[in-house]
Formats: sequence, structure tokens, C-alpha cells
Amino acid sequence: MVKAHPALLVEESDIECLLGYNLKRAYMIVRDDYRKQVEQSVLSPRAFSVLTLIVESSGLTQSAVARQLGIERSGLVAIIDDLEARGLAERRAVPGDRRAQALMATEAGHDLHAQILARVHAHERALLASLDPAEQAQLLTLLRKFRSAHERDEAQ
Amino acid sequence: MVKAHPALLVEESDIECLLGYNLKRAYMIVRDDYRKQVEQSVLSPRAFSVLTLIVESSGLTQSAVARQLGIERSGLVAIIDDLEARGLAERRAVPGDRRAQALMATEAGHDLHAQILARVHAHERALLASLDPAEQAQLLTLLRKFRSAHERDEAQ
DNA sequence: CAGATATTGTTACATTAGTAAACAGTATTG
DNA sequence: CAATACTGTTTACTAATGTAACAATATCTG
Repeated sequence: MVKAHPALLVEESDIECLLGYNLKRAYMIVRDDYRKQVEQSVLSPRAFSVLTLIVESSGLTQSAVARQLGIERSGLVAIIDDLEARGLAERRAVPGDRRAQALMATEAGHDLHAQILARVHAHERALLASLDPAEQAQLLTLLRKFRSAHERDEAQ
Repeated sequence: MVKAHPALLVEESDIECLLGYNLKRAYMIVRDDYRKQVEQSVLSPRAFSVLTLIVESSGLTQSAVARQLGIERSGLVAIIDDLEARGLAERRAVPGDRRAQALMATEAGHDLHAQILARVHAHERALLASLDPAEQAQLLTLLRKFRSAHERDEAQ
């Protein structure tokens, strides 16, 4: 019943087979590397994802961004404040709706985004080098398939 | 619009193709579901992983557990305190080393672990139902392969 | 053997992320 | 018009995570 094995590396432990545990550990690896390679200079993972979104589809409202990223509107405020203070993005009035703010990346925002994106691609490419190309594609595909199956209800 | 760096081929939608982003979103889904299905009554994901480890290999030291789980020793103290206060685990003196504490799950600890593990398996099975069995296995395999390629250096 | 160096569990502190609730202003709906 | 829902925002609260130091103990090195 009770295993009294000497301390060896657990390869077949219960948690090692759990999806949640593996996702978290894998994410930690990527996040730590991102911090080492990219963030020290500029943007947190969150801020980068926000900037990416408004670079790609200019004019999105704050609520729309929060919804797409799965974060709270309240959490977005500080991020936008920061991006705006650094001259990377702007809030602009929305013609039809006086509540909403449309988000636009500035010239500097576009530049920085392109620059960070290149670094992110490099760092992910390096991390993924441990998998062969087919496996890399499959991992991404499976993660996105998993996500899309579950982000329907809560996403909006 | 002008890129500061030589333009790479931009694949599809930017963040959706990033490993880190997909890992985080996927983990969020699993964690939120865990909280709904399991935690509300008892153990946080972390505490559960700790309990699992000391149930599986009794006598592990706190440092060993922290190392294996990739968390800080300092973060473990409160978790062990809590497990001990609930009568789920114990700290015991280690014969050879008067600094270390050996961790053992109590009878109640074993029971609760088995009970939670069953619930965790059920909740993961439900979440993974969106993938076919081959895909489920592949996702787990790829995540573990990715982890094992990167947890060598920092693991100790 | 002694002194330097490492390791163990622990505490304290800072930083952050994420949650939750409420707010005024505005839009929408019936 | 009244009720309801949505926008951005503020505030507070919890929980997580990282950092640094500490005393006690162990190990290593010369």
C-alpha cells in the first residue's frame, strides 16, 4: 500500500499523467524563458498579447479585447494605461457609443510589437527544437482544438 | 505599419500561433474546471500535487518535494502546515539528517488523496472528451516530451 | 581537524495575478 | 418612460510567486 521507495525521479507518478499538471509545468517553462529572453526589456506576456491584438485589429474596444483574451475588463485598465503612457497605444472615442474606447496602436506601438514578436518567435523556436517539426505542429493543433472546444460558453 | 526589423513571413493570426499563449489558455480552462469540480471542498491544485507526491513516495523531504514540483521551498511550508493541521500529512525526523523533515501521508491523507484523484480523473476525462483517444494520448505525450527536454538544468 | 561553503526548513516582504464588487455614465429594450 | 444591460473605471481582497535572509546543520577542502 505505502511505497517506501528511495527518492528516485518520478516518471510514472499519478500527477505526471494529469493534463492540468503538464500544462502548467509546460507553461512555466515557456513563461520563464520569455522573461529571460524578452520581457526584461519591455512588455509582460499580458501586455504583449494586448498590444498584439490591437495591432492586428485596430479599433477594438476594451471590453472586446478583454473578452478575446479571457481576462477581466478591470485588469485591462492598468495595461492600457501603461501602453498609453509609453506612447505605444491610444484610447479614442467611438463614434456611435460614448461609453466605449477604441484602442489603436501608435507608430511606436507597431514597431515595438514587430520587434518583440520577432524575439518571441525566436525564443519559441528554440524551446520547440526539442520536438520535431511534425510534433510541433501537432502540439499547437491539439492545444487550439482543445481550447476551441471549451471557450465557447464562457467566452461570451 | 512599418516594421523595424526585416519582415518574416507572418503566419496566420499572431498570438493564436504562439505556444505560450495556447498553453496558458488551455491551462486556465483546466484549472477553472478543477476549481468548480474539485477544489471548492478541499485542496488547491498545488496542495493536491504535494499530497499526491508524498502519498506515492513516502518519506520525501520538503526540499525534494519542492524540487520535483518545481516550486520554492518557502512556498511549500504553508502547504505542509495546512496538510498537517488537517491531519492529512506529518513531518517526521530524518535519521541521518537533523535539518530535514520527512513527509508522510496519514491514513486520512491516503483516503482523501484517492478520493480527489478519482474526481480529478473524471473532470479531466470530461474535458478531454473534445479530443479523440489518440489525440488525448498524443497531447499528453507531447507535453511530457517538451517538459523533459527542459526540466533537466533547473530541476536541480 | 578547521574553516569555508551548501543545504534544510523557516520567516518576512514585495510583487503580481486574478476575483469580486461597486460606481457613474451611457445605451438598449419593452 | 422605466427597467435592464453594458462601458470603463476604481477599490479591495485573495492567492500565488519570487527574493532574500536566518539559524541550524551538513559537507567539502585544504
